[in-house]
Formats: sequence, C-alpha cells, structure tokens
Amino acid sequence: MTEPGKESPYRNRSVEENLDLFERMRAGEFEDGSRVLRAKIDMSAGNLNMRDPVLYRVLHASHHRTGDKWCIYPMYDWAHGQSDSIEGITHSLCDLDFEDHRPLYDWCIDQLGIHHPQQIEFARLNISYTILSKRKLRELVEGKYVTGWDDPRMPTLSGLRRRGYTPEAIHSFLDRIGIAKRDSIVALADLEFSIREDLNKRSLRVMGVLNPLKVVIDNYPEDKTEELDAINNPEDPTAGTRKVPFSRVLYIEREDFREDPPKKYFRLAPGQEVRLRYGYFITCTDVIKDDKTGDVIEVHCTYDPKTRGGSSPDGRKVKGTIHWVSAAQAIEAEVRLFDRLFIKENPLAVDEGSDFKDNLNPNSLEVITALVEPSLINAKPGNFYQFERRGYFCVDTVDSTPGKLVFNRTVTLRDTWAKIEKAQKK
RNA sequence: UGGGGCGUCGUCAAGCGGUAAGACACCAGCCUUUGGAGCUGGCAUUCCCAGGUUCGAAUCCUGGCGCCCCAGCCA
Repeated sequence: MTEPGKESPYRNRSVEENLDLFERMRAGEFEDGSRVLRAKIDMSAGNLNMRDPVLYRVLHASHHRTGDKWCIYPMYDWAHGQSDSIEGITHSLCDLDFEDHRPLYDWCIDQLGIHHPQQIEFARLNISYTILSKRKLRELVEGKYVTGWDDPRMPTLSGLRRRGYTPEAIHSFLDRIGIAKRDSIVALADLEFSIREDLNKRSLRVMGVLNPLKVVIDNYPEDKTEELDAINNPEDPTAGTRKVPFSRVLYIEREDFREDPPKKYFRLAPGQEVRLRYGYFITCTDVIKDDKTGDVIEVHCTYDPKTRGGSSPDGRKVKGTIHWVSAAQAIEAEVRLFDRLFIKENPLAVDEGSDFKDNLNPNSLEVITALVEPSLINAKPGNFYQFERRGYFCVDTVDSTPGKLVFNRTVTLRDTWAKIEKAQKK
C-alpha cells in the first residue's frame, strides 16, 4: 500500500473516446465486466479510493424505473453525492466506514460544480446480542433462520414493532444512547429499559398464566362463580377497572409454588398463605403428585372468605401476591417467548473459520400455550398488555385470529427475585 | 513501515483551559394487593500512558501505547 498503483493503459484516452465508450456501454454493446469508465485522479494517493476509482461498469440489469434502457450502472461514490445534491440535502449522514470515501464524495461533486452537501460520518448504533448489518440480516432471512424481516427477534423497525416496541420507546432509546464517532455496542438493557418505561405507563394489566399448575380451593363452593374487581392500570387511574371471574378451581404459575421453599420465598408452599391478586388469601393444605414422576400436579388450598378483594379485616399481612386464572373461564392463547437472537454480546466476534450464524441463540423462540383471563377475548392485533408479574405482551399482527389468540412477549418485567435466588445459590 | 478514524465509570455519553453532566447497569434502604412501578442514597480525586506549557489541563503541545476501518467493476 505504500507503493503507487499501476496506471491503467487507457488512462490517457481522450474525452471523445471516453464519451463514445460511455454511449456504447450504455447501449449494451459490451458484456458485463468487460469495460469500465474511471475517474482520473491520483494513482499514488494514500487513500485507495482516490486511485482512479471506477465510475461506471457494464451491468445488464433491469431497473425498476428505466427498465433495460441503460446497460451501465454507476458506482456508489459517483452516484451518491449527486443524489444528495439533487435532493438539496445539507448534511449527508452515514457510518464510519465512509470516512475514507468523503474525499471522493467531495471530489465528484466539485468536478460537477453542483450543490455540495456535507457528508458527516457517525458510528453505527450497535446493540449487544444482535447485529445491524443489513447484509447479514438478509442472510438470516434468506437462510430461514428467522421468519422474515419482521420476525419479532429482528432488530429491524418492522421486527421491533411486531415485537411490541412503540415508536415512543424507540425514540427515547435513541435519545438516551446518543451518537458519536467511536465504535460502540450499547447494552441491550438500555433498549429494554426504554420499552418497559413506556409500556409501564400505558399498558393495561391483565392476568395470564404461562405455565399452569392446578389449584383447588377445597372450602370454596363447587358451583359458585364470583366477579372480582381488578384495576386496569395502577399507573393510570383513568384506565378504570374490570371484572375477573373467580371459582373453586384455578390455575397459578407453576413457579409460584414450591414444595420446599427456599429462604425469602414469599409465594405458595405447604402451610404458607399468599394473596391471589384481587382475590382471596389462600393457604396451601395439600399437594398431589404424579405417582410415577413425582411431579406436583395439583395443589389444594383453603381460602379465607373474609379476605375478598385481597385484604384482611384483621390486618394480617401476607408477603406474597400471585396471579391466577379461573379454570372454567380462562382462554387458551399461543404465547411466543422471545429471547436474544444471539448468545454472544458481539455476534460478529468469531474465531477464524467460524461464522456469526454460529452464535445464533438456538432458544431465541419458545412457543407455549398459556391460559389467560377471559377479558382478553376481545384483544385486537397490535394491542399490548402487561401480564402481571410476567412481562409485556402484544397481540401478534400477523398470526393472531379471533379464534386463536397469539401473543408476542415484548420484554419481561424486571425480576428481582431471580437475582436474589441466584445470589442464594452462590 | 500507506491512508482515514477513535481512546472519559461495567455499558452508552456530556465536556472544547477554570478544577469530571446525565442515562442504563449495579449496590443499600424505604414503600408496595405486580419480588413490577415509585422514592432516597451510593457508585471516575480522575479522563490510555509519559513528559511539557500554564496560577490552573480530560481539554493545549510533544512522544508513546491500544483499538477500528480501507487494496469490490459492493454499499
């Protein structure tokens, strides 16, 4: 690279000859790759882009506007400045890779003497555990590693939207991370914070059990059903309340019961009392297991009728509050649990002979059938909710139908317990 | 050993000669019918390193070191 480049044998061709060649190339007289028109700049330039760069090459490709009329195609450096100029752009922003190209961008525009926009380069907004390169993203789409450009795991705008990211959250994320010229990888946590912040204020709360465990309240009448009041959004009093059915047989989250609870576990366990959100206090009295596997398949409890709505007249406290659905009224819904698309913070950092696709997270999608409260029967595609204690979910805009609801998990809630438990295991 | 850039908290990021903003993360406490949310407090005596200039340097100068990008008829 320290040596000047070799000059093309055609470097000193006359203007007339070049013009003639241009016409003939355009007309389709030559094969792809057989002729080229270059700018005459400086073969000894340290910036390789200035060593007589190609301006036009022969390419027999159909264009969406001009069809097959032109058989040549301009190079980016030559065409880009002109497009910017014609559009009257004042500042042309691009990524750091093009810093080397700015002298050529300027050169081309100056030669033409046209309006000169200013090109300014910035670092890409990389996010950990994903990639931004459109070409690589395309590999994922074409290789069927994802379902399409709008796969909720994709960092594309359409993917983020389908995942449940609001424009407001995306904007606040962008404001938060800023932009500069140094290579960086923003932590995924920043993005997640932005969407939680927005959805916390706006989403309606609802109860949905992702991994159901049957609970029978032995002292509750078999044929009775009540309608309990539930708050739609504690962050927004104007969101009102709704009715949630309650009955003798319920489902709770499997992880909200532990036969052998660790320290500081506030949820259901033998002999332990918890609050069913907006329901009653219940105490676990019995556990039924599968004879063969030993797995807990059903939990029996008694409820305190005086705690309706979730508070006790005697003022006694329970530390845990868990969500639930009434077995008879709950509706089934498909729920898609997404996780990071890649297992490595920087998926592009690979060893020799390895490919970024080797860093794909094999568990980036888990599809389950959940039980959700009946009010969701009217959920429309694009609606977003907070499934209490679980996370934010939105109705899929592509696959959800009135008969079969499909929810996408946008992001989980912050999980302090998970942190505590992890710390306890250490 | 050519050219172009960049180096400030775990991650982003202000700062542009007057004595290190802010956010996320993290830690501690309060509060809580979501272990959510909220609230309070903590979190860079030091800015890649070494010299120098200056009353005063993350900011100026000199010299190092480290990282990224460029040899497509890709963008």
